[in-house]
Amino acid sequence: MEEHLSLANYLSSLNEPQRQAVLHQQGPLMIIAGAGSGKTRALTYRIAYLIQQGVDPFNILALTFTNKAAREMRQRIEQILGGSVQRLWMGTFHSIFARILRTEASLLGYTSEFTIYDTEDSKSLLKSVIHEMELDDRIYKVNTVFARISAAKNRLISWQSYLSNPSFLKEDEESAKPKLGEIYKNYVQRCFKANAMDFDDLLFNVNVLFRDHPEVLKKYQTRFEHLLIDEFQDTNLAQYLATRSLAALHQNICVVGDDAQSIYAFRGADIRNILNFAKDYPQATVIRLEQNYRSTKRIVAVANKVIAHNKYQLPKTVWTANEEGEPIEIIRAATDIDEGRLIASSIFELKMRYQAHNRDFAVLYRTHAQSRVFEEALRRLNINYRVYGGLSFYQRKEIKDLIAYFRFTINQQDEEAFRRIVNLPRRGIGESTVQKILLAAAENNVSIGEVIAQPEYFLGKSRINAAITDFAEMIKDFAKVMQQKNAYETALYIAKNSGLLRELYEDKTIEGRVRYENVHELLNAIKEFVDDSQQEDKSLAAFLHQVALLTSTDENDKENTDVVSLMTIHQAKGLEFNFVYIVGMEEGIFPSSMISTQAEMEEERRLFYVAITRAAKRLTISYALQRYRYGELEPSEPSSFLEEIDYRHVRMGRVNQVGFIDKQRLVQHPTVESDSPKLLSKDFAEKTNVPKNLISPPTSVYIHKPSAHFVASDLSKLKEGMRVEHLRFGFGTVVSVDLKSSERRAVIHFDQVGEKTLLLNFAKLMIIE
DNA sequence: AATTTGTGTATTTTT
DNA sequence: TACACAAATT
Repeated sequence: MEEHLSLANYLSSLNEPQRQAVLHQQGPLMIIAGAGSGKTRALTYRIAYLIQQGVDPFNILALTFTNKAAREMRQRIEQILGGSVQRLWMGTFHSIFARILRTEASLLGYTSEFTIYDTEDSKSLLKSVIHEMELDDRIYKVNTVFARISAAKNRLISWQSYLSNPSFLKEDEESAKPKLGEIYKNYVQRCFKANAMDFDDLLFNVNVLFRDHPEVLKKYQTRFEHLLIDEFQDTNLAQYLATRSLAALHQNICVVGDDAQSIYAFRGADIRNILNFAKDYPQATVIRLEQNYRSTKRIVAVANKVIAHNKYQLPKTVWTANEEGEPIEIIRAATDIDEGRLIASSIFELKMRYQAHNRDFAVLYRTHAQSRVFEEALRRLNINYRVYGGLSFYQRKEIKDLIAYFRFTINQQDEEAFRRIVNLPRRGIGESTVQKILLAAAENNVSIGEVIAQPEYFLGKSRINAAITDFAEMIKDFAKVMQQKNAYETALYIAKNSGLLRELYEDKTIEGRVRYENVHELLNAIKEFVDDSQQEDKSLAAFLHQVALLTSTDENDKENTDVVSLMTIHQAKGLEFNFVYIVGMEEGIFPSSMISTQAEMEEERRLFYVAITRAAKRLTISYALQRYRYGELEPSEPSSFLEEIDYRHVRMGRVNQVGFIDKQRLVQHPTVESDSPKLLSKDFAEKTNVPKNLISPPTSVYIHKPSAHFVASDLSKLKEGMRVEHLRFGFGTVVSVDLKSSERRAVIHFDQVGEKTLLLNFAKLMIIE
């Protein structure tokens, strides 16, 4: 255990502006914190200092954007103060606002047990709404409609004001989607009926609460003497106005941010919030943290030069006293597959040269889809890695299913939960019966729970009523158990008696086993929750409140923590690595081809800035000259951002070139000089007339979806007797392979699964000799 | 009802 | 390409 240091000792480790930020007394304060300038340190010390000065933690509210940031900050404060600060309200905007809304729910017509719909629930409900309105779901695409509604809520535009605003209506008319406003209205009303809020509602409804109930606002205003907001540049209007209301009484609002790292405009973040803070609070103190403690001089210089191309930003000069460091390396690869190989071998080399750990390395890319080639290349070199993102544990189907049982038991108006579980396992209650139940609930203005309790009264006589009654009785039983038992006992009871666990147990396929284990993992998590002495409320509802706002990045780290991190640049924000690789620096990828406006281009550039400034010791940037896109090998060109780099700090790294630089001809007539022709794919060979003998047999098959179906990309590789290892599900021997007519799918018989056949559909298989 | 084949669509970032 | 979903087929 580290020896406990006094706050004074901590303070002496700060530089002058940091100390000013910590010691600032009353009134609004804005801390403009350049990348790597110790912003989190300043913020945590400030909170610790306030508490040490006698401010009750109960009167402090600290808001972050991620659970992880909140958790880490709390830990550091506790470390400094040498004790727990339970009473301190520190959390994400969403979790803190949810807490406030649960307390005040009745004022807005919800119960305090309202459900939080995640994006999947929201989109599913939206889909039902669009269908029921008999609209064409090819015109009203769920994703587009959802994005529109979300944007409206983030800008605090209610459905009422949306429908009464001629310019919105005109805009929708022109984009051939005149019913958008109506959909918005119906969606909101359905959520309300389900006693549910989506993520955006948590922000929106707090504003409604504060606007319509001044006495409630007053209560929180009085309570929160100090308000601190991290990553202020990422706040949207709803977040901004809510916090401004909260701070209006004491005016002790401290915001920390860096306009140069604002990268979330696409989900409503408004950079003007930070640019205009000084205008909103004329008496605000502004402190700049400009000394970077993280990166080498060269990395800082390159980052500064890149961001200087942006027009809209607060003036500041980030500098560092760190060593000069190595030049930034730029690697050009022939294809994306080669790029993966080059990066992996570079990691291998640097590990040796610097005696570094895997965890010192990060590969950063623009989109999740780019991770694949790096995964493979790292696997080939036996370097452990972890891909961040993708489905979080709590988004897996089997987990959501069980949680839906919990949700519906708690909130019997929860339409989406009901839909998930009513026929799972099969009870003979099909889609049409579900529709009737929902309709009856809406028409009679009662909850789903009430309808299924008396099916004959609400739905009339039907042979299905018996099944409905059985289901209703089961839920009633669950509710009773929930009243008496803690979260773990209740969850176990529900898992067993719902039939869910049995169904999964009976599924003997490999994935079925994984699902069964996942459910047990969930039950374990609930057990840990119950056993946690810090946790006062041990009900299942309390557990659900906690997990509703978790994301994939919040998960407990796996046993093996010494891994190379593969993640999007967005996910890397706030992190730091000694060795950073920014990969796929190609026009159309980064900057993305999806952007059109100048403002978006500036945000894209800030994203590049964020990526560069993650690196402490060494930065490598790579791009490929050809890349597989939608199955075709296409020429690719270096990103225009590369032109903005200060080349005095650059060393051109290994160039892996195939044939000519002329891109047109490259695709047609490459001369293979690559030292490992086995990395070329069959497609590539066919397209480019590479002699067949240069292509060694493939060694691996990809499978993407580790669910009900496996897929093999090149099924001809799979032969009888072959031992096959799966990344996640262990291995087995292929007994036989039946190719289907499409030749893209096949049924593979494995020894371990016995007679059961699996449809292979592109998972991660490795063929062992 | 379960399995197989066909089709459409998205390829930007996420609390 | 590659995945989800719908439709067709057993």
